[in-house]
Amino acid sequence: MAAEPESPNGAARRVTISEVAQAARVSRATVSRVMNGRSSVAPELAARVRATAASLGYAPSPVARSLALGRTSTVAIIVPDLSNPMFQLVLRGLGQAAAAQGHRLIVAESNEDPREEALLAVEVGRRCDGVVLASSRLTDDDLADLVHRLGPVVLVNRDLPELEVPSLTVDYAAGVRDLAVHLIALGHTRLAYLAGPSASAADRERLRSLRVAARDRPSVELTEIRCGGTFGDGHAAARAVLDSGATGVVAFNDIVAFGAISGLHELGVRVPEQISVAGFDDIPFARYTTPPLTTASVPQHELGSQAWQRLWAVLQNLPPQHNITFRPRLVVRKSTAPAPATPHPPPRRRRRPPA
Amino acid sequence: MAAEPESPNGAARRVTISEVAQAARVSRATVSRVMNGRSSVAPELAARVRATAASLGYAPSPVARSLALGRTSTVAIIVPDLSNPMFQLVLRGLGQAAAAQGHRLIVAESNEDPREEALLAVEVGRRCDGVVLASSRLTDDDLADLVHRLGPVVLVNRDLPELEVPSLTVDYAAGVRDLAVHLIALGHTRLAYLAGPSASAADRERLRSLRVAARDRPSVELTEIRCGGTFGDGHAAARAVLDSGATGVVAFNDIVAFGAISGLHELGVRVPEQISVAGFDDIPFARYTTPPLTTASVPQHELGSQAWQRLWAVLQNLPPQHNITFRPRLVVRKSTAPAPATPHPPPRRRRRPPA
DNA sequence: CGGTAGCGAGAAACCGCTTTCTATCAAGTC
DNA sequence: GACTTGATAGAAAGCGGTTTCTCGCTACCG
Repeated sequence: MAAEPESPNGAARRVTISEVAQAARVSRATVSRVMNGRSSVAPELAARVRATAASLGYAPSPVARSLALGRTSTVAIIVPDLSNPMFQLVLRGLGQAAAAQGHRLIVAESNEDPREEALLAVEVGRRCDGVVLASSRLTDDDLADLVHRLGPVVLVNRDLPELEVPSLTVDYAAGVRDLAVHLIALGHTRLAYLAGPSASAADRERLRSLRVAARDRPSVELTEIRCGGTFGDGHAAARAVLDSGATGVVAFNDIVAFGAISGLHELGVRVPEQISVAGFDDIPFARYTTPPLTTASVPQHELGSQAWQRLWAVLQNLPPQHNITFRPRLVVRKSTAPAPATPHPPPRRRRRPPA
Repeated sequence: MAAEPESPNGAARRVTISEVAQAARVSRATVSRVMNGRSSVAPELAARVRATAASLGYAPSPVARSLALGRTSTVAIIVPDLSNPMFQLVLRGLGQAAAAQGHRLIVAESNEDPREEALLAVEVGRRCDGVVLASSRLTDDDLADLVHRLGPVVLVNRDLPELEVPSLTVDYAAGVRDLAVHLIALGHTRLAYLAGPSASAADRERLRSLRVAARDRPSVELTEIRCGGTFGDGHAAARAVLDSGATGVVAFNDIVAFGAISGLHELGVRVPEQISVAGFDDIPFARYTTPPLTTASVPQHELGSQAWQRLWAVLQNLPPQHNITFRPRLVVRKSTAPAPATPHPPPRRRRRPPA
């Protein structure tokens, strides 16, 4: 029935509104009205238009509509690093929520590069109705600047109290404190922090909180280890952890924690018997690894869907919704355990990794 | 300098080409030519136009350009399940390759639903220059049908030999055979396969290959266990694995393998001492878990970047590039080991999970 | 029964950009 | 010096929709 004309090379030639109008012997305006469900068209006329549209296989061009309407039904998310499951989850939460309201999602990756992030945001922002900036690596000033040039924005994992920009944050300070307290309660006094990407605001917040926790407790000693945000970074940091003599490790995030555990394992160290390791985020994997990972759980999917709510509100000119700060939930699993009686292989003379 | 006009509410009013034309006292055509680097504009005029454009903070509207040019500089990828790191990697490979050539990426998730997949593809296809269908869950007929209505497409993890559709496939049969042979060489005679989503063509291919392998070797016995594609599915299948009496398990993919390992662990079974488990895909995690996972490695990132190459070729009307079938590489890690002398807890009388 | 309110549908303007077509002018040719 | 040629740049026609404006018509009202 709906035999739609097709050029021989297989590229389906698109039917335009004019052709439908002509075939149905009405004006383009009328076709448009019918397609958009405007009620001011006589029912039988509307039916006729719908019929011809169907028989021609017509569907309005999203691009043309975007131009005419001034909106694209598309939103974008910009993340520093797509390989982190954490971002994938917020991406997914955002995408699903947006899709439920007929919006498409553009995703762009800044590769941890602030300059690229800003360029990308502006470029992509022009194709979209709004953009979500996840864990922006920009400085506060640059970020404020960017937000000004941007159209509807919502911030995830970041905020800008000066400006009235919707933002969803996580109380990293509290989360990391919970982890530290947990480790200390288990008897660990020598703690190490595997620091994340240097441009990460969240990393600075975690570090600050950890320092405070350590300062308040004279018996605990905190070592900061430059690390990064990837598996490999965590893996490579294993040696440094060992050297530090720490028995309790807080990693920048779950990925780094897994990398560290794997690295420690290769060095012949057992987790959690000799060293306890905690992550951050609670990515889906964390439950299913051996040992399952102790971590501070962040509602990643909800971060995404709430970002959509915020964006949607500003797109609709609804009253801005209040910002939310999520309090991570301490999830104790098996990667942390009581500190060993004698602090594992002494920092200086450690054994070689097993063959 | 570039003081761009801004309405009080913060929404930056967009400068149009007409305003630039007016300010520079030239026609819109000239501005357009300058912005697109057409050489047929006198150098000093071009300079003047560029200067006014810059001072007004002008940038061409991507939407308007898309309409005028008939291309959007955007491609889409449709995946059944974004939570699978496998897809995330091809997504990333595609996105990076596309970005390198100034194209943006729309991602859409079909939630393993064939009907939704088709709808999504058509809808999204109209906003894009091309779409990548990853692991389509459509039947061959429906897929062929869809491809016809679609414009430039490339298939990943799927092919349609009848039609001339660029496609990137993985030799699942060979990969899974390698795994089976590996397990058999380790002395395992009772094998189990944890089957994936029923709509997955790849799953059928793996199963078929496994059956052949088993049929050719009278001593080996293959049990097929309905499972799925997620952590939870694998986790839930642990009991069934135990009941089957199998000592060697091939999982639909790495995720399922991890789920199964975790489930087995909770049932008090040690991997690989009592049961060996192999995955498929070699997601980044696989290297870093404890034990690291034996798996068939698929070049996921390359699948994505090659998909872009193919798409780019058809967008440029270049001669179609040949299709590629990737041969998975067997990666033996620690989750598989020689079969236990006495087949672990006997199938009937098994012990309860530990408290 | 004239005036007007209201509805339905077409004409035309517009969204912002690209590109063909055309006009102008200077340089080159015989 | 008339004619062709080539280079520039403007006018205008799209791209495929939406929406305002307008007009004809019916119905209602006093």
